[in-house]
Amino acid sequence: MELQKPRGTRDFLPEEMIKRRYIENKLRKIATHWGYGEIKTPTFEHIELFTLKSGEGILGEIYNFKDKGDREIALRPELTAPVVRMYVEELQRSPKPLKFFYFDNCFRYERPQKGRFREFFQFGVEIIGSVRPESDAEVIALAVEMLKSAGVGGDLHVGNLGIVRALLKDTRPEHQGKIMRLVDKKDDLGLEEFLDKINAPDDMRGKLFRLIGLHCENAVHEARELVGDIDAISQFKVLLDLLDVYGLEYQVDLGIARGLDYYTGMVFEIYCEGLGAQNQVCGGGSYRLAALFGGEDTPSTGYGIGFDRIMEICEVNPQPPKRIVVVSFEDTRKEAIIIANKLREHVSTYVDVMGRKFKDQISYANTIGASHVVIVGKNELDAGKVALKDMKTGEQVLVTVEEAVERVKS
RNA sequence: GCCUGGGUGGGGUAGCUGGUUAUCCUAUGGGACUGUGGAUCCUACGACCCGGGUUCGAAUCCCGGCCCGGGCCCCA
Repeated sequence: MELQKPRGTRDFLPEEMIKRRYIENKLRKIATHWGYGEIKTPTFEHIELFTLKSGEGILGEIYNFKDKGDREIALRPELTAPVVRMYVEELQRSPKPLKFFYFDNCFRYERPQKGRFREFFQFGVEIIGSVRPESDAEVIALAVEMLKSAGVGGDLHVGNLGIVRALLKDTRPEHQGKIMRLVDKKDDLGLEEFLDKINAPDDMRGKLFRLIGLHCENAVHEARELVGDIDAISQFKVLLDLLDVYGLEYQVDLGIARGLDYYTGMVFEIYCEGLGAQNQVCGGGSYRLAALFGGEDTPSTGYGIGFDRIMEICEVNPQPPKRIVVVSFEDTRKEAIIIANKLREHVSTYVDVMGRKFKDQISYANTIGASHVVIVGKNELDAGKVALKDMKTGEQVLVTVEEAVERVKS
């Protein structure tokens, strides 16, 4: 094999694209119905956009290069930063809230595995300008609705970073990060060890383990007992009530950390079976990034859906589009093209381009699963008609082109 | 970056304790069948991932690389 696609990239053949577009259109339709407008940002950005957001540490996983003007450019590894950049650059004075969705490819230089590629697709949503739990709840509900439409059911985990952070407020910042990471990984053993190492106070330690162990109904109540009546908890309570209004099933999970500092409060993740190690199909939360990019501080909430992961597990079988084949003879090829063009206004139509004989054209129609064949022969043309053959039943009738269109459309 | 399994025509495979022309199925192009498909037959096309090493001889054994799968790290 002389030429191969680069590692971690994929080709999508027509059969698969039908499936992907089918799901994509469902997601798109829902986002639109919920009042979100589609946006598109550049495939590449200045690399600072991403290092500002995620730290220098991400450089190792980014596709970057210097362009001919000596600018350091990165293929986008995600879409939240570009959306916020776009907002800061041209939309700060727009009426709030701003509600956007996007569907695009992203690039990360990572070791490929199941559900993880170097070029992958994200379908995401951001709502900019609201601090309130209403927007958090809407975004979560929208995520669930999208997954449902794709035939994917998952476990929804909802948390709030403010609660654990309040507990850790007296801990050194660099320790906080480490603790959050261990908590997020649900690595209780590692967490114990680390807390030992930094001599964490017993009181804090006990509360921390109890907090991240809360999953059920009265989690809010118990959390309040543990860390006091702080704002984050009241917010969280309102959010959970709203999720009930949306009729969502969820699990409280105060251990979700989502890695980075700019998440401000609500965080959520949705997990699915059947994806191996990469079982998260959706993740998001509320965050503040605008100020980091030089804009006014603006609250936002959003999420990204791992489109490829959905495709991996969704069970949909969209109907293949109906196809019909116009079959002709040596002396009627030109007429066949004209008739095919009329049919093409209504259905997907094939006409022979291989110089095949009559019989082989019908055979071809059969192998591509055509529902009908329109036969354009001298005899039919003399009568001002064509023969319409139903490939399922084998029945054949003499009709005008217009009648053929009508019959084939149904 | 680390651990682990794998790579034979377009797809699926046999061979892989080294030894003629690399097996079979399928798909594809052409034909037998001259205005009616699915069948059959004929024919064509087409592969040992790449590079080095061992050997008289390598698809087969060894090393390195590339790519794929699974896991770790990471996951914005």
